[in-house]
Amino acid sequence: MIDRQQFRRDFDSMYLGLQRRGGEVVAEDSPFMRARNLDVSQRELKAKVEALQAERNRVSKLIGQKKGQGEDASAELARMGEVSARVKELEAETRDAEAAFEQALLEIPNPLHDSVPDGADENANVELRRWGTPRQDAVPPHWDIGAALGILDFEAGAKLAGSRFTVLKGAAARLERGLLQFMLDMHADRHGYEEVWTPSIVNRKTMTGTGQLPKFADDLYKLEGEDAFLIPTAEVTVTNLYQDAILDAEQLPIRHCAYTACFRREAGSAGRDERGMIRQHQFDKVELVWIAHPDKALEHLEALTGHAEAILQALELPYRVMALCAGDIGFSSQKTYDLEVWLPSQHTYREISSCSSFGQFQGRRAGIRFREEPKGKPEPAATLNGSGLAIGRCLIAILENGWQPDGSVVVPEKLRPYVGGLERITV
RNA sequence: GGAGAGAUGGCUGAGUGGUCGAAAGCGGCACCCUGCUAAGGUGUUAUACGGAAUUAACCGUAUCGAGGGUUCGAAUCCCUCUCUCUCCGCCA
Repeated sequence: MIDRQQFRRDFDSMYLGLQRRGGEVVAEDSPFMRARNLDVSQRELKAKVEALQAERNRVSKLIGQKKGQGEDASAELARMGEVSARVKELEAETRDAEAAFEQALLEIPNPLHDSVPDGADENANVELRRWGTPRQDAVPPHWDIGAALGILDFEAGAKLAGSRFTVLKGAAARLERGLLQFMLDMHADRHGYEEVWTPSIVNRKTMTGTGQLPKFADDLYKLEGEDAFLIPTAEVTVTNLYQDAILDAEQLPIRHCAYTACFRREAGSAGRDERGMIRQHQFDKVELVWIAHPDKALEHLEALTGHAEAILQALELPYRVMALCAGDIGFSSQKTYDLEVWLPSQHTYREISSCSSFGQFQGRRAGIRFREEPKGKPEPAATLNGSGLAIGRCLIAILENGWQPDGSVVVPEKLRPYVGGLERITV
């Protein structure tokens, strides 16, 4: 959520920060522009109702005193009957006005950080660096490799659940498990994250705290008959661990790593990556989450990205780091780096991790606050998160990058202890 | 799923219609006292929103699980929901 004070005092600069995301964000009928009017009417109503409430409180207290002393209070009682009725009306109006304002605020995206490059879509993303040497020979797509080895079963996934589900068998299943173990160990033991394990189902408040709701309900699986949802990423649960908390500055930064299954409806991506297991409705991911001091957020983003990169390097997978441009950055993020791994079959880099700083945007929504001084006023904490990494896509990358002309797949050395010493996957 | 009990400030816990944002204790903070430590004394101690002020730190409103209702007035009464605990059933 945007900063209300800044929204009022500094509307123009916020306008500019949002406009970079695209004209529709600040269009006449956008939540941003609507919020400006709603804020005024909301505050006017509030001033009115509060004055009346003050009156009511004052006289009610007087009535109590008079009655206590056996005096007559019928004049006050008669007058308060009217005031009270008026208060009730106004309270209802104010409630609606506040709710409308809140609702609009919740649909305004995070103003971008100045360092985010301009651009309308992913084509304008800026490559920052590359690591490793991409193989240039012809490599079959992972679905052919997996099918030939008998370890990826797309028919079984479709039979059990539908499209965009895959059943992993033998070495692939083992690799999936080994990978998430490997990643968690690295982040917990080497990078100093505290591991957590969380629910996969959350309530509406939690989903709103990190920004998935109210705007992106279509992307979520909702449980029938309950106001509950399947998480699309561990970001939701791990960040919201600190929902409505007031932390001490010394506690920051808090850093967690977590494995969870992730569930996404992929409502807007029909036809994209239909084959194979690049885009699944259910996938495993290890996530890194920071709760941090706002002044340090951008600095931390570099460290966080480095931790995700360390996994790819350990697995010897060539990748590049992209700075997402203004038009391609997610709703809640102020700045995002994507890690893209080399997929030789497609002869291109594909996203395998997304690392973002959210500034105080989520902290404000979710009530994640901290005190600079022991007695100071609480202020919203910054949050960051990044995939470290998406397991399924990592598995794909290993299959393709480790593929040998004889059909076998060489397992990255550092991963072998996690898959029972397996060095090479063969038929 | 059935039966019962409960949800109050950082914590424990009092409060069944009026002066209650809320006793008391603990903890925290500040100061005092003590040669040091321990003990002791005094004061202070929530959050959000709106307004005023910036050498100031003030005023108003709301908040006692959430939402609604009764009432001039609700932590206190009524309704709905959520969560927690105990017992029974079921279950990995």
